[in-house]
Amino acid sequence: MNIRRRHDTIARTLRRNGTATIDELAHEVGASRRTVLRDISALRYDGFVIYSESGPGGGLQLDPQSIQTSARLSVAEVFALLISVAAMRAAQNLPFSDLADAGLAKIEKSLPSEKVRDLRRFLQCLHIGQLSPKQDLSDLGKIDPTLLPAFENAFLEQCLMRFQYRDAKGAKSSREVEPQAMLVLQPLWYLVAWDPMREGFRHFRMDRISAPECVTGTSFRRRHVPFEKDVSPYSDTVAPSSPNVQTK
Amino acid sequence: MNIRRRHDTIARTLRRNGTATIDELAHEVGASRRTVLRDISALRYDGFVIYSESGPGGGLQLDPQSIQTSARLSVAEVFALLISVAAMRAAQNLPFSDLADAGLAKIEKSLPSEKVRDLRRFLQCLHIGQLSPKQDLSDLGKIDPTLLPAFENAFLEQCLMRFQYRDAKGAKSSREVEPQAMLVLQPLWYLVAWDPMREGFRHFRMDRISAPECVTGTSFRRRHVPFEKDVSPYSDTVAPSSPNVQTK
DNA sequence: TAATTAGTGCCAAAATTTGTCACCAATTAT
DNA sequence: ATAATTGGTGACAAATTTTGGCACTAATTA
Repeated sequence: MNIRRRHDTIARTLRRNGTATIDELAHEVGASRRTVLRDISALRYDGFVIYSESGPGGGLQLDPQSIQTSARLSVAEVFALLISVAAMRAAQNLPFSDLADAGLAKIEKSLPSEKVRDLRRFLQCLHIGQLSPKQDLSDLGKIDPTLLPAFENAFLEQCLMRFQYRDAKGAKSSREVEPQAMLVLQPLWYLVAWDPMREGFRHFRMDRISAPECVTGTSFRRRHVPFEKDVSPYSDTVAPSSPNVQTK
Repeated sequence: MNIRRRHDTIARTLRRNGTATIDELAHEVGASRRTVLRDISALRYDGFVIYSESGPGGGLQLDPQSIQTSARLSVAEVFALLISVAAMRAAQNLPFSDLADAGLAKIEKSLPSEKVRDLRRFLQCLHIGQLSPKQDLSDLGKIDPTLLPAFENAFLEQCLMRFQYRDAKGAKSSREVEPQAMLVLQPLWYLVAWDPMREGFRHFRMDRISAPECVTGTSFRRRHVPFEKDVSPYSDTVAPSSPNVQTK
């Protein structure tokens, strides 16, 4: 039996049985007592909390709260989770945010540092505000799932982004813009971009964007987005409390 | 050098340099060409997308989108993330929910099946509704971070839960109740429980609960919570569309 | 055609993991 | 007090896995 499978089997058996002796585990996984002891040591090192008691009636016991996942998430999935929690936190009182934060912090730790930098820069362009009650929500659609990776890439590479846009009147147009920020006016999400053709900022409702793609070989400079910004994506990131409110 | 560290180093070098030949990587990690080739094969098996080109000027290239995390989250952290995304999804139009779902599905996959069962059962007791505009929010406080594990444990073990409660008038009392569900009326979160002393359901605002603990050795039966239930925690779980609306 | 680079199969050498054994510490039952 | 049971450690040889070297193929560029 593989060493990894053995670890998994031992953890599973401990979970199922509640308590088990080393000899029982050794028989279960088909290995020697010594090897199981080494495995237990490795599991403890990996963060599993395993209590032990000597003597007759003793044995090992696994703290069920210490069970850990080992999922491997892609960067885009991590971004999506982060955005969810960040937006939720900003918009309302999210309970258990400490736990969610701890999880996200662990995820962050396991990412390469340059990806963490990207990620924080990306979240800093997330603006959250209040939706005007006059807004028409009748044609609210679903957001293209390829939009996030495309925007992420264009934003970080600082290259232009091209997509098809359907405006409020249903008119379609092809756009090529500089993606600068995301705006959340729940339940609406907007892409805030500088349109070089029209020489001005434009808001694009994300559910009206289709066929997004990055225009390789282009580049643009970051612009100051005319928005109130008071959202800190992480609780451990101290947001500057200075009122940098601006209106264009 | 350790095999894991070698894999990490190779992935990091590929990210940093954009492109690299096998001989370069072999020199970087201090291993032979053959070993690096085996490592590349293992990385590909693990989900890293690595392109290769033969001939002069060729080499290996890593798709940055395929970079993966390897964070190990505790069950409580996964719960917190799930609740965030589920509540967010239910309350409004959450973009990129497909990606967040994919991430959560992966996390779920890596958990033992009995934990997944627990988790789904737990999320099924999450009710989301609309807050009455009359509600006083002036004393909105922070929710005790130990509440989630305590509730989770009490709910799954079906044992009583004891805590201190501070009601709207500031009066404090000690409670011992059967936890049945969670109710979200954003930004307020409620614990819905059957109070055996008072013989009826009671709502406890979570930010007014302190010192929660499970009463071991007790047990209770699950009761039908008098709530409208139309929230599906997962997109891939088909919610029964039958109108099981009930009012006590 | 020559040079360069990815990729595979094979086998012995190197390294790591495993099992055995002796032994210690703690706890329970007699 | 003593025996029995159970967790835990160190040392060393045996078993297993990983690694390196080699020969070779396939693709691409100059």
